[in-house]
Amino acid sequence: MTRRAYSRLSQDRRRTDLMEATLSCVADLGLDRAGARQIAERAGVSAGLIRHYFASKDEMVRAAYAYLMGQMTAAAEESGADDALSPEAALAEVIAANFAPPSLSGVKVSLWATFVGRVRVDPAYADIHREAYRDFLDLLEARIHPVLVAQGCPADPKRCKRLAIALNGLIDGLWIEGSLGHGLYDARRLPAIALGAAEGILRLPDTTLTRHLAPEDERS
Amino acid sequence: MTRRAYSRLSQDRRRTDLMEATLSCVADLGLDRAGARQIAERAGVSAGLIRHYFASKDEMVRAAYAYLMGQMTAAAEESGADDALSPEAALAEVIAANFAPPSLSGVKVSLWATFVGRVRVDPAYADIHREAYRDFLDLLEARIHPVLVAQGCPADPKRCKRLAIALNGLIDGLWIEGSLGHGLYDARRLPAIALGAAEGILRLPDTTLTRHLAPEDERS
DNA sequence: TTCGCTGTTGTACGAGTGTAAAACAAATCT
DNA sequence: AGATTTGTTTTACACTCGTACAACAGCGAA
Repeated sequence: MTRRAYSRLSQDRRRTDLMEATLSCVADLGLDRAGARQIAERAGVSAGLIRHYFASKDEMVRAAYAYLMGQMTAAAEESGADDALSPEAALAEVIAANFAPPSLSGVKVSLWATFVGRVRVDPAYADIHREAYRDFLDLLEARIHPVLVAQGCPADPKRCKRLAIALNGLIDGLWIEGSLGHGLYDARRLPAIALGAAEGILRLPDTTLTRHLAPEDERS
Repeated sequence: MTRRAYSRLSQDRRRTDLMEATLSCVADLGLDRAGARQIAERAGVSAGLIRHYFASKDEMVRAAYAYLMGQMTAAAEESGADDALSPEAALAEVIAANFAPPSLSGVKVSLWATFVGRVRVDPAYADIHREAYRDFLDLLEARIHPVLVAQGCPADPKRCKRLAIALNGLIDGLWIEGSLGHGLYDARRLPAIALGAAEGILRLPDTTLTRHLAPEDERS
C-alpha cells in the first residue's frame, strides 16, 4: 500500500482548516452526520490527525463554534467604525450590515442555530453564546447613545441598554428569517424594514436612519 | 429470559408519546446523541417499535418537529383571541404571551434552534418552518390591522405586512435570547421591553400597548 | 374458552463511530 | 549528508447506531 503524499502546514493553519471544515460539514450535513472522517476529508487530511490538534472531536466542534462567533463579532465591530461617519450613519451601517452578504447567509444562520441548540446541553456553548451576545449588545449600546444625544432624546444608560436589547432582538429575528430564504418576501427589502423599525424603537424622526440606506437597497 | 410486560395503546397515543420522547431527548442530549434506543426508553417502549409507527427514525424526528411547531402555532393563535378584548389589548396579549411560560422556555428554544439548523439540510424541515413562520406572520398582521385603524394610522396591506415582518423579527429575537436565560438581564423585563419596542415600530403613542401589561410584569 | 390479529419485544447484523497507537516521512538541525 | 523531531497516515478496536425479523403476548371476536 502506497502512502498518501502530504505537506506539513503551520499549526495555526491546520487548526483553522480543520475548524472551517467542521463548520462546512455541520452546515451541509447537520451535526449528527458531521463525522470525523467527513470533516478530515474536507480539510484534506486524514481522520487521525484531528486528535493531534484537539483533545476530542467534540472539543474541535466547540472550537469551531468559538471561531465562528469570533469572526461574526469581529465583522460586526468593524462595521460603522469609520470616524468620519455621523452617529446616525454609523448606527445605520451596523444595522444594515446584517442584511447583506456575508452576514446574510444561509450557511451562517444554519450554523448559528445548530449551535444555539446545544446551549442548554453543554455549558461551553452557553459561554460562547453569552459572550458573543454581550459583545453585540455592548456594540449596539455604544452606537445608539451618540445618536440619542445628537437627536436630543433621553439617553440615560438604562434606556440605552433597554433599547439595545430590543434592537438586538429585532436584528436577530430578521436576520434569521431573512437568511433562511423561505421566499415569503424579497430579502432585499430587509435593510429598509430593519432601519424603519429601528427608527420606531428608538423613537427617532422618520428617515433619521433610512436616509443612510445604500442606493441598491432603497426600494421599500 | 422473561419478556417485559407491556400494554397496548391507541395508535395516536403511541405516536405522540414517541414524538414527545423524541423532543425530550433532542432537547436534553442534542440531535446527535438522541438515539433510537434512548428515545424508545423515554417513551417506555422498546426500540424496535419505532419502525412500526414511522418509516425511519429520521421520519420520526421530522414528525416530532411538525408536531412541535403545530403546538406552538396553535398556542399563539389562541392568545388574544377573546372577542371582548380591545384591538390594542389583543395585540399586546399576542406579543406578551411569548415572554412568559410556557412559550418562554429553554427547552422550546433549544428544539426550535436545533431544527432550524436543519432547514438548509432537509427540505422537509424547510417546509415545516416556512409554514409555521407564515402562520405567525398572518396572525400578527391580523392583530395589527385593527389597532392601526382604531388609532387612525395608515393601515394599507403593504404597511401591515411590513410591520408584521418587523414585529415578528423583534419577537423572535427577544424570545430566543430571553429563553436561553443567559443571565445578562432579568427575563421579567422582556414583556415591557417587547411591548415598548412594538409601540415604536408601529408608531403608536406611548402606553398604547404597555398599559395592557399584566400587573406582575409592570416593573420596567 | 379458544382463536386470530397485530402491537410489541428481543435479538442479531452490518455499517459507521470516535479514538488509540504504531509506522512512516517531511522538514529542521547539526 | 545524516540524525532528530514531529506532523501525518494507517490500521485496528471497541462501541453505538439504525434497522430487519422472528418470536411473543395482549386483546377483541367468535
